[in-house]
Amino acid sequence: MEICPKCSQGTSLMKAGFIRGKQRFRCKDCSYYFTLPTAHPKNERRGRHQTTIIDIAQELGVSNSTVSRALHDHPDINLDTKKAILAKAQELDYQPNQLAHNLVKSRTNTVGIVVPEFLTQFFPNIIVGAQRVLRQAGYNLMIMQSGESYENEVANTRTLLANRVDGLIVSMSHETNNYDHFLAFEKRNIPIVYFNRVIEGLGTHKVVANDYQGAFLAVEHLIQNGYRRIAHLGGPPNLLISKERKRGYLEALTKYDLPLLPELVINGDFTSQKAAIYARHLLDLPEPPDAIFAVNDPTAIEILTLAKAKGIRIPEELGVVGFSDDPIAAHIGKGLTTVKQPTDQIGEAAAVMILGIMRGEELAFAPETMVLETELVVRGSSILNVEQRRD
Amino acid sequence: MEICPKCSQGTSLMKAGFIRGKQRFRCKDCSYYFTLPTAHPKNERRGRHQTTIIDIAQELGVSNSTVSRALHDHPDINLDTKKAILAKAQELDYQPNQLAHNLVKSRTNTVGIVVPEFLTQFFPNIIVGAQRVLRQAGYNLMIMQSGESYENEVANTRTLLANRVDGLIVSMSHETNNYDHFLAFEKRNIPIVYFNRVIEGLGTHKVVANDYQGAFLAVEHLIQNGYRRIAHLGGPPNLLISKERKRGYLEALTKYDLPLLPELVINGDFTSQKAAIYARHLLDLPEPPDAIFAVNDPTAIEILTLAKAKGIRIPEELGVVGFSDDPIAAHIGKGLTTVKQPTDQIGEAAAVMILGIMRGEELAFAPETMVLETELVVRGSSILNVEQRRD
DNA sequence: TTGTACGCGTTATCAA
DNA sequence: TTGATAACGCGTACAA
Repeated sequence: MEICPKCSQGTSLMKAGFIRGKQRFRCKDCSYYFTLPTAHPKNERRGRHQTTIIDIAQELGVSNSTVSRALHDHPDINLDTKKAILAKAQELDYQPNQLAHNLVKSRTNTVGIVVPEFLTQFFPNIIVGAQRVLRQAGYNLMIMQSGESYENEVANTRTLLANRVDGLIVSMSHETNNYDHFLAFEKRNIPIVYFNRVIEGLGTHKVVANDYQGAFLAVEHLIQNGYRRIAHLGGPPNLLISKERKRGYLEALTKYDLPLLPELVINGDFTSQKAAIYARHLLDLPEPPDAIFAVNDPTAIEILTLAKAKGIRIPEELGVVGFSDDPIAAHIGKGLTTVKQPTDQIGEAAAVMILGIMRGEELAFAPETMVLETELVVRGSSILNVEQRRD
Repeated sequence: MEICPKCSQGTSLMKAGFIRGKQRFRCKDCSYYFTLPTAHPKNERRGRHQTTIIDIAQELGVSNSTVSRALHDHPDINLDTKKAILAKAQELDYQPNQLAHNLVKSRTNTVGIVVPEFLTQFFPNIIVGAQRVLRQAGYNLMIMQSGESYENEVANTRTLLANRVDGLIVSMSHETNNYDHFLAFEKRNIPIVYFNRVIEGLGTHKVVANDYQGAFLAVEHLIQNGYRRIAHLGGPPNLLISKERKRGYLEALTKYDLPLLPELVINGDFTSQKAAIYARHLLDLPEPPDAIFAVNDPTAIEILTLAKAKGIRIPEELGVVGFSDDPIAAHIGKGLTTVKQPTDQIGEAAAVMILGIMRGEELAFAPETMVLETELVVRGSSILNVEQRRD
């Protein structure tokens, strides 16, 4: 017969549901809830119960704290009990429950990354770089992808927040104009590193490529190769990346005393659909440009495709330069001249930066923008005799 | 004066440390540890405390269960208190703690996906497809990437297991020969769907493209265009994908009464480094092949690059067909003939399948392999006059 | 309709 | 060196 472990009476006991597969009781006298300690029936686990440290402890007749210590190389433990515990853990195929761990530690050892798209290799490359650094530092990476949708981006950050990531690395969608979902992190002292698609005045830690310099080099290269009516098919005007690339374009024109022709400058977004429309517009102008500096490679590729369809010869009648050095750039036509960004380094730098903030709080107050250098890769879309190279 | 809440005596109490900033006591009589319930000092939150349902409850003077009910549209709740709670939640910027939620529910509403690489667009495409389906069903996707390394793959699955994903979608690395890390999931009744890179005899739920058919079509196409010494640069022999593609190759040769030449069949892996070596070997044979069917596009591209460097004319002297229709295939040289796989559908199918298993247990016992059809995309690497098409 | 009192699995603190 | 217990934040079966 059952007895209340508190008031030691067996009279006014009532059953009160099941807990973890065991009958729960309630003593009416002292209103105490309890379950009876049962010899653990070995093969009578309900459903999909995963073995816990408690299971190990009960099997061995030690306390769960001892088990916890054994599993974490705590110094204060007898070597033999430790051995026994580890053996039993192996035997029961114990797998630590990260959720419980994270809950009690209020830390997840996870950083989230949100990127706008997966469909060019630019962001996946960055992710790989970031992941390498973070993994080595003992952190996990939760990868989220917004598909260039503001709505998805908000949902992604929400999920990461709910899952209590320790930090966030983000490059925003071209739709994003409201930044509350990022401010939610800052409000909670969860560090954010913005990269690539950053906003002026938002955030303190950023990793970007030198877009200005890359754009300048690209346009200067076009000018030096004889192009004069150079158009720019740009990106969404709210992103710094677009501004900087346009700035490089304008500065290069200025330096070489070329007129700025407003009808040759278009702000688009990053979708190839829009790019095709704007490219057609440019090439159908009464006085079409003799060269186009595109904000990125997919845009440039749309231009090349359209030019081919219209029978415009590249590079004789139209010079084209892109941005990012997508793998396709090396293979399309005679090659697409483009500005190469150090994707690996961007990812690594962002990871290193966020690790720094998460670890040493002093860094958190030092605003920091890391600018990585870009490099012009010259191929056949902008120059006649490009030396044979193996990309 | 303090009183023991268990034996209701205030005599033999002793202080026993601090818990969460509160004095802890111990009653010598009943050896019961306790802290005194203190009125929660409102603005005395420690460190980076996120607001919890308890905070909301205390602000409003209701119980946490009431708050919980309000936040989950539980029917048994007064509409006014619910409104007040939701307003207060908004005011305090409450964000649910998914970790705690998952812990208590023993479910995470998350499925993990492990892919071998990120650097071609094949897997990212699949991920996007899977994510779309899962998101709609209210599930999150944890994306892991092994970089074609067995070690990383094991680490990835370990992390997913520790984080208690509800299901796993996986395409394994080419190094993988031991499957214990997958069996760990099956042992715990966590459903797995294998896709693309699957193993015979491992697992019950799979999504694959019709590799055999695709390979057969590819080689038949080469034969019909006059090629006779057709080589095959294959994949790792343990993967079904490699076997099936080779089988398609062999069957096509057989059907057209072409001899099987063992020196023209090579098993490689999926790295372009190895591909370059084997391609060189094939082209340097005393009697080199007049066509090569490559196990995937990166391999085929290595062949094209090498051929160009050696001055071998494509397709006149060498026909090449790849597999997967990587975006580069449409742009390289005169285009690479390749077998197109329905990447979106693969991702979606895998997601739908795992949702089915997770929801209805009856499905879990019905082994199922979904085979999606492939399609030959003919371009300039295998035929002289390919009709002008806009890819 | 609301409150009480656990338990989920883990770590940390203190006592023994 | 080990054990007992609180707490992490939330969901929920019962009781009220």
